[in-house]
Amino acid sequence: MKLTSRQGKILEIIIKDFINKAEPVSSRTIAKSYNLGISAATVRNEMSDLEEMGYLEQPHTSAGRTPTQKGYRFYVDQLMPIKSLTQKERNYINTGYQQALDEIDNIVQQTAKIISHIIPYTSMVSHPHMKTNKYIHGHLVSLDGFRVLLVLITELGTIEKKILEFPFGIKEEKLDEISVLLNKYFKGMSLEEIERYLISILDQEIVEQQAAIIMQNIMKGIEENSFCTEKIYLGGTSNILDIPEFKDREKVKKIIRFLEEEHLMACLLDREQTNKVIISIGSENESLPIQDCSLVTATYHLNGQLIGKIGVLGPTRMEYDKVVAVVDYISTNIENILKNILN
Amino acid sequence: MKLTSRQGKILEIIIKDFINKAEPVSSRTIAKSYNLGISAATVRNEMSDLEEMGYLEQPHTSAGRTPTQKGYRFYVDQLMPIKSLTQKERNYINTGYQQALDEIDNIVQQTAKIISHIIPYTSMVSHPHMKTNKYIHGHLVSLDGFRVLLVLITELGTIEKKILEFPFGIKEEKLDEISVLLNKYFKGMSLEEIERYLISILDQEIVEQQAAIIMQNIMKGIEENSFCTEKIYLGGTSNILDIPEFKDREKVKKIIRFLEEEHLMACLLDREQTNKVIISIGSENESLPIQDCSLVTATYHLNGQLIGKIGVLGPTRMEYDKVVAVVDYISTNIENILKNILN
DNA sequence: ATTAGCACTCTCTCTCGATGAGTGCTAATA
DNA sequence: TATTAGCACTCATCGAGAGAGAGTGCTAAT
Repeated sequence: MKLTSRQGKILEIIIKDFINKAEPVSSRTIAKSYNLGISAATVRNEMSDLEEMGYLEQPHTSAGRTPTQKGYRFYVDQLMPIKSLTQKERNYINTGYQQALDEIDNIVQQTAKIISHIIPYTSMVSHPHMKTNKYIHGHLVSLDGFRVLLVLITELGTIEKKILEFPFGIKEEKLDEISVLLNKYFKGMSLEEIERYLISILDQEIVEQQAAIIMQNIMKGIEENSFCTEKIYLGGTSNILDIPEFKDREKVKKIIRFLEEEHLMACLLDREQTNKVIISIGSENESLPIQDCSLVTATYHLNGQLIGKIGVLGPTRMEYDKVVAVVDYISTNIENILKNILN
Repeated sequence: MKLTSRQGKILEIIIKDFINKAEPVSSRTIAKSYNLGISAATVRNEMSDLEEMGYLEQPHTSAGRTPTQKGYRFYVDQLMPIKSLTQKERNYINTGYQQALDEIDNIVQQTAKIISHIIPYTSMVSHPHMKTNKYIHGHLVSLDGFRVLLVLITELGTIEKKILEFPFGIKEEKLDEISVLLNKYFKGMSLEEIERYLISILDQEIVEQQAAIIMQNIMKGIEENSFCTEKIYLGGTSNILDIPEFKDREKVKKIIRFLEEEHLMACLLDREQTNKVIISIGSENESLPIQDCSLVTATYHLNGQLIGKIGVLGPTRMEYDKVVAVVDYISTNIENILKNILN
């Protein structure tokens, strides 16, 4: 069931128009506004066919057509032009980053803000992932003798911490010693490397019982991923309220409630991603509360390693071309900034 | 212009009823439901007086009365009974804390969630404030030679960090030396104490230029308060959507947009507070976007020092008695938890 | 294959009247 | 003098009904 080029053209026009105006598109609009050289009646016939094929639907008999989820999918896969940002938009983004160039947290947070300023949807940006980051300093601090705080500083300037519990008290001097040891061995390693390394040294050099237990605890933390306090920053939550699709309070509530649960979003962003940018439309999303939304996610890397993600959540009637352009540009931007931080 | 006890009674009934039902209260309701032993007509006369005095108003001629802001204020100051939580509510709260007893961030975040589960408003909880916290470990780490990350670990297990910029490169060994010095002098001090102390030692023992400059930089950070990355956790943002007063999308948008700006909320919570709990109603709030909301804030302390705040934001038609009870109970709860952490 | 023309459908908006909740006032009552 | 019953009046709300308008589907002509 392939589309003729004219059908493709019409589908594209309908989708673009609907994305802009949020209102069913009529045959007349198409025939008049975009000069295809055919009459409204012809357009109507084509539209009827497109509906039969499942790309369009009608809210009611005497209304124009709106794209179906299948229609959007086809558009995104086959028809969508590759858009690039205007100079003005680029400038806006670049200026935005000039204010937040020091701390990673600020950069990530600012990214979310910037995104939701240039596109009217909600954005989410995940904090650089620690597993592949290199550690440049670690320290163990006793909180109350039995609970020890492990603090790890990465070369990006981010900090990971974890409380380790011990059945026996540990003196502070002992912890200091182990901290020194920790830094001696682990400096410059990523968690992954530390994990591998730990196994090899556990029995050899660190013979003392307490130290060994601490190390084992750290390893356990690595295994359980409990270090990865993957913080996610949101931007433009209020944008949802401007979207006509979500005029219904219940819908908005469902979405905002979803956005409140950080771990749900973490799952969302955590999906497998073969391309740099992927789009999921409507019920393609697994999470129920956002099944009438579309989600665009992009990855950002450092030294070839995936370290974070950017997500944009909006209605299925989303400006896909623009969102893709923004997300693409911004992820490259973050990559550059992070590279700069590391020189 | 004092109220008779009967007028007070009627005002109280009206406010309580309106808080529950969110609908103008009629004279008949009052005369029938709450047996005051007087007729609706008498109630009407009293209501008319109360309106004249500014405690009540009418949405339109043939509707019941609703409390004015002045009415709420009178209620809160003079009439409101002191409520305590039900056993069930206490249990809910206590259970909630059992899951999050290790890291402060989790405790604070969980607090916000708990609050907005037992009251249908938005809650905000500020992270323990660092200025009065004691530091148990500090470390300087070179990021790129010119930028140095100062990391401070408090006895509560929270971490403060700040990037210091230097016009000259500093070797890592030097930073390690200074770190040792830092801990030697500052261990167990609060930022306030460090500031005072710094001034006294700056010329004496730390004579070396680089160390002196670093110290000056730290001091500058203290002065500018730039350490105080006062994180605020939100709970129950979606609750706003259930409030009939905010049926208007524009109103909701205004409020949610406000909640998105962390620094605005920081200002909100930062207000002077002589009592443990204070209430501001409607236009008593300085921030424009929440002038049709009420805000209840409570402080929590540790060793007599104010270290954080809890806020609840809702409509002026707020269950003040319950909110006050919750906020009061929870702040005491946090205080106990923090005390426990420090033994 | 395309298109003009027309009947038909359905939503949206506006108006109108009925309904009912609630008040304010007046006059009677304790 | 305070209270109350009674009644007229007000105003929001709801539903029905009419009219307008946008858009389609179908048919017949090109």
